[in-house]
Amino acid sequence: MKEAILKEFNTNAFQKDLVTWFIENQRELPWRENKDPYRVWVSEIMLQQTRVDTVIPYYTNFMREFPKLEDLAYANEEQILKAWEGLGYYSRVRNLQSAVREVVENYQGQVPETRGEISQLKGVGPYTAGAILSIAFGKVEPAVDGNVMRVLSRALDIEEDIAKPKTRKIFEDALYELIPQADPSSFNQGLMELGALVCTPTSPGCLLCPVREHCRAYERGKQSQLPVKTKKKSQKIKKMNVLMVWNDQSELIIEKRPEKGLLAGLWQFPYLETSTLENEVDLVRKEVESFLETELSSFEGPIDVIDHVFSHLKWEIHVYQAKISDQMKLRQNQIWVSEKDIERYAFPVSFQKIISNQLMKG
DNA sequence: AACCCGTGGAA
DNA sequence: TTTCCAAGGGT
Repeated sequence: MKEAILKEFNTNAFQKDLVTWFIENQRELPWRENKDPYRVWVSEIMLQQTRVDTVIPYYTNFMREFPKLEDLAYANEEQILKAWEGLGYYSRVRNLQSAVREVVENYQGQVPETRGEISQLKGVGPYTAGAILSIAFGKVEPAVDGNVMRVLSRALDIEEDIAKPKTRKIFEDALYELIPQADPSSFNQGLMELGALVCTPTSPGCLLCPVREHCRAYERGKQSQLPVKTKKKSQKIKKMNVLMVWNDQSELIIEKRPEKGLLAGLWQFPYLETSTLENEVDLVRKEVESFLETELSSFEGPIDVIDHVFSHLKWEIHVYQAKISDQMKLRQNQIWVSEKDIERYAFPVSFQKIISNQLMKG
């Protein structure tokens, strides 16, 4: 079946044209300064489902804070979450640190160079394994990401649904035949760079494409119909009343989210999930007093309304402000923080917005 | 296999 | 405004 896909495809010319184009047209990016496996690794984790422009400042900061693999291995959790704050998919940085620690312990600090070993590290899947192996070590290994599936679905006219997990293997199998022995790094990066800059999801720039003459979709005028990708289902909505609770010392309550699941380990203000009914301030106040098990000296809101959109979920956040005059007992995951110290903690973007709207007005 | 896990930018 | 999506992996 591999033979069928690549039959009458000019593999050698495709490789040469793509690699030549990449070498001459690649962007200057911070993770391309050298081939340090640790630097390549960090970049590949950050780039998972995340745009280059978004990653660049995070990567620069991360490398300044954790220049070497050991620096990350010995860092604490607050430090790594703060460095990742706002980048999303926070389990990535936990898994990365866990994996880096394993490399320190079991591989003398040297990133393993085989697919079998590197794939066992947390957070390193088939794509990331291939990317690190080819880019950092020059290994002849495929790295199939969304770009690669899009580019190859067009070049080879493959109509399999790229939203389905098993489809990735079709491209991987084809790539073992297609990838050049000479410069697998430039070839893999070239496929991705082409997908990012030319062979884009909508309105691909075929007239500028270095492999246009090899492209079956272009030849057949169907480049805009590929790749085939089914839609995913819509998100659920959760409404919540978020509480900014102040004491007499101008401190407010923040709490740490659970270590697993959504936004794991990040900090937030306490909140109540609400019904779809319209909220009446006095009603909310009673709920809050019951929830906090204390009397409030004042209560107002909503002082802010924010939507937090996830890939699979949406929060509709109403922010209320409360003041207490007596002592109150905190839950185990809660602490009092001053306005000044709050920036030491990592928050989801929605709470960053609340903080910036309410606390940094000056 | 299907679902969970963030965010911000573009169409 | 809504939808889609971007160098995916874990479960």
